[in-house]
Amino acid sequence: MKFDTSIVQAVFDTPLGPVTLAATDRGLAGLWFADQRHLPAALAQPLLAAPWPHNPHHAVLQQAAEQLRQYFAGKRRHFDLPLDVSGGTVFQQTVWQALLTIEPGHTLSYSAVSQQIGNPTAVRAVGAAIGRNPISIVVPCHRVLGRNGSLTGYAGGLARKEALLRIEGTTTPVAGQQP
Amino acid sequence: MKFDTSIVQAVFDTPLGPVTLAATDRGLAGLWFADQRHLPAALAQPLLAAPWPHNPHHAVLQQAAEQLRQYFAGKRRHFDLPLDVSGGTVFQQTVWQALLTIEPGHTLSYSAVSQQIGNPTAVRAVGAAIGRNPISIVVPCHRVLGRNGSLTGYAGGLARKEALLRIEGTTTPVAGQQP
DNA sequence: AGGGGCATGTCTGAAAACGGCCAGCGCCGT
DNA sequence: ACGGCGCTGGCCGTTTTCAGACATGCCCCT
Repeated sequence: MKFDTSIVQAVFDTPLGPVTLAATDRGLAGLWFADQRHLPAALAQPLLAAPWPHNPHHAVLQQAAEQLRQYFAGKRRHFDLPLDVSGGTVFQQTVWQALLTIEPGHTLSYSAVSQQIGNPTAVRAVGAAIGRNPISIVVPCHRVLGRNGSLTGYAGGLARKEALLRIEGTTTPVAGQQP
Repeated sequence: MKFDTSIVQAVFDTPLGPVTLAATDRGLAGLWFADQRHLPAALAQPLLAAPWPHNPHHAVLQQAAEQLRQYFAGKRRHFDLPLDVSGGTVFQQTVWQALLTIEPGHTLSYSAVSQQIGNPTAVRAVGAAIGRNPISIVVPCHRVLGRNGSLTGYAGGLARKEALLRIEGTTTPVAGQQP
């Protein structure tokens, strides 16, 4: 007997293809490419084309869209939005929080993230959790590379991952992690 | 990413023991005995004692309570309430809908219900579905007996099932089904 | 160098078990 | 003969369980 509260969605065009944005009353809750893997099921559910105007979450979606526009234009590096990551398990939320600390232009390895969350042996689980990141781009899961600098994987496709890194001016996508 | 909308609950005393009522903004969603089996998990969750007064669903709960009072006093046979059976599977909802067509004082067999929903061989599945009825009494799952008139089962206990039938003046609890 | 094993949390798909049943038989006592 | 009783087997949606698969990387071994 679960009911989705009002989840408002909208599609936004980017140079990397159209993305769907979803917001709850607590903030931006989702951002995904139409063809990506692991769509957050509960979010993707109410795809019944919520109308843009006249709804309480209009604000967050519009903010997000505007900031995305600036981001892809190279005029913004940090996002400033209320986020709602209440979905997912505790472990996943911990991982996603850790991703938010990675600055644009920098990258981290999966193992580094594991250590940062205090669970150094759960490297593989971290990878799985990152793959389920519901808010692409804003929660920068694309800034996590393999220990050897390989792109390894991305729900939206490796091409997009590389493109995002390039946009952020990540100089050494093959060796950009700290000691 | 599921959010429970406001589910309001309240406990109400009946001659058969206290029952918990739950309502959403769409209507009465649950009615169960404290010690019954198969409590609707998602409903039982917010048991955090919602205060009676000052809440938007007050109306439905109060209506339900009043009608229950009348029912147990023998002054009411039909319930007139908005119901929210959005929980459960399609099959279950179909079965529950069928139960609403059984008049007080009458009974049906499990196989008769199966036929009524157009799935005559799913007798056993019907039994399982009836057992998960989230709104006891109002959705009259107690009016379904075995083909031979035996009580067979009841989530709240057979004693309560028999008591309910007696209240409704069911004359032949051992042979009250139509041809 | 290069290959194989292992740790870790979550998700997914398949398979099995489980019921608020009922009809068909055989067995028994009238 | 006849009726009641109990066992057996098939029916079907849901729930539970379980075995693998991952957006990795270290260690140990050849």
